[in-house]
Amino acid sequence: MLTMDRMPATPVNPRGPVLAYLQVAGDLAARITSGEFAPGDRLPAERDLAVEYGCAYDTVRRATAVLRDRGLIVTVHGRGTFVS
Amino acid sequence: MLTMDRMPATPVNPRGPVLAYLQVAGDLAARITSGEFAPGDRLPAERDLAVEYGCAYDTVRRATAVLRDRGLIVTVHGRGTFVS
DNA sequence: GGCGATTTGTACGTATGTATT
DNA sequence: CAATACATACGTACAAATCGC
Repeated sequence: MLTMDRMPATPVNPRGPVLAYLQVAGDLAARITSGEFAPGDRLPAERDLAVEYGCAYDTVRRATAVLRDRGLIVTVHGRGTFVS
Repeated sequence: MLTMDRMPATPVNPRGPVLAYLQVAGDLAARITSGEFAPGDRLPAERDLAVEYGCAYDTVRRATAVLRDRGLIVTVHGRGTFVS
């Protein structure tokens, strides 16, 4: 049976051909389009995402910047990052 | 006599009300519009700018990102940053 | 309004990778 | 191949905004 379980973040492969922040951006985008994160939902805190993905805060910031530019998410200082 | 001497970069005041990277962006913009850096000119290397301004490399990166967004400069990987 | 907890924002420092000369 | 210069990545610290109590 297909249970819509939380798909754990795929740890970043720092040696892979794809830049780390693009790996994170791609994975987050997939989790959003898959419905794991629905519109209005708040994503985990950026620093928590960094732990999940096994990467630096800076890398998550770059990733979320990409998704913000795409209009996929909205970030509010002091509150969090939300799915558009 | 007014000599068009090189105006040294104003060191960043990290305690000031203006964000450090905006201070750098503003100063660079002023040096460009004043003609110190003319179109086609290459700016000093980002790390040299960091030394000039007494700030971190990251701060210069943020500043140049602002000027790039404004179309004031163009950055080429491995070559440098040029006035548009 | 104050206080603390949470979360994003900025800043610094450093190391390594990649492109150009 | 070496030097130069931008790009990415990691780690850390502190500031600023928000919210609940």
